[in-house]
Amino acid sequence: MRIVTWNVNSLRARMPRVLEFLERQSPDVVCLQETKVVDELFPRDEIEGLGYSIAFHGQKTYNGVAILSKAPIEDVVMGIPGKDHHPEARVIAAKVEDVMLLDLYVVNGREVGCDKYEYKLKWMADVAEYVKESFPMTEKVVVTGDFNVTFDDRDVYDPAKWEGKILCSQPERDALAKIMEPGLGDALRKHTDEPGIYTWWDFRTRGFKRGNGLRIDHFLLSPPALDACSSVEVDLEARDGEKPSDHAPVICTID
DNA sequence: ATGGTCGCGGAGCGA
Repeated sequence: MRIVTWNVNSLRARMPRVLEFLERQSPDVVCLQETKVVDELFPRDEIEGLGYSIAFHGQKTYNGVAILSKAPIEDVVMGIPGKDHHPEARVIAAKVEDVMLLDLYVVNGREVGCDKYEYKLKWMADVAEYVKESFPMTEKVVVTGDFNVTFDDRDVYDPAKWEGKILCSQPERDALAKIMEPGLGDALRKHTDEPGIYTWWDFRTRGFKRGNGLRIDHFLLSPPALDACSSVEVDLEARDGEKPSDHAPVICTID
């Protein structure tokens, strides 16, 4: 099973690129973030036309997550159960075949120390509880999405410049570790220790052309899923060209 | 370069 995570930064604006990607890569499952579309306006016809079922959890203007799958999508859960004080559409879970999926659009946090940053840490703590309570590590569990957090210097193009900054601060990294504490592993690092593998490049600084990126989109796998994981790849072609998202899709293969 | 560019929605916010 080839599973993709992709922050598309508006699905409707990204449709030409999304359709191109689906036809070129033909993944089995796609976890989307920042769809920025209410469910009534979700552009489902063209996606279904390529053979995908869809589960979506959208809202107006901001956020929004969705799962596309060639196989039936079962047991869909939207939001963080019991945490209704988080009004944004940032979480959708589902089961596809024998894989339990959790698709996350983690709060960005804007700047270390601001109110949005504090909210990010609280939100991630709630996700950690949800993972611990609802995703048994004896199953094939895939927690993926835009985490808006790097693991370490290898994920950062200029670690000195970014040290302690948003997406790189220790409290954020600790919150990410807490989500993984029940037994999730970073799938990319099963396969390589290389630095410089990035998934997001800032529009404003023309980061992609400069090679100035960060790795903030991850696949966190339970032991059975990690054992079955044969590759993790970033599709740089989808980040290049006309009207790309600021994130590249990441493809994780589970045999 | 303490800026810059996107997307949404139709000004300013979020990223």
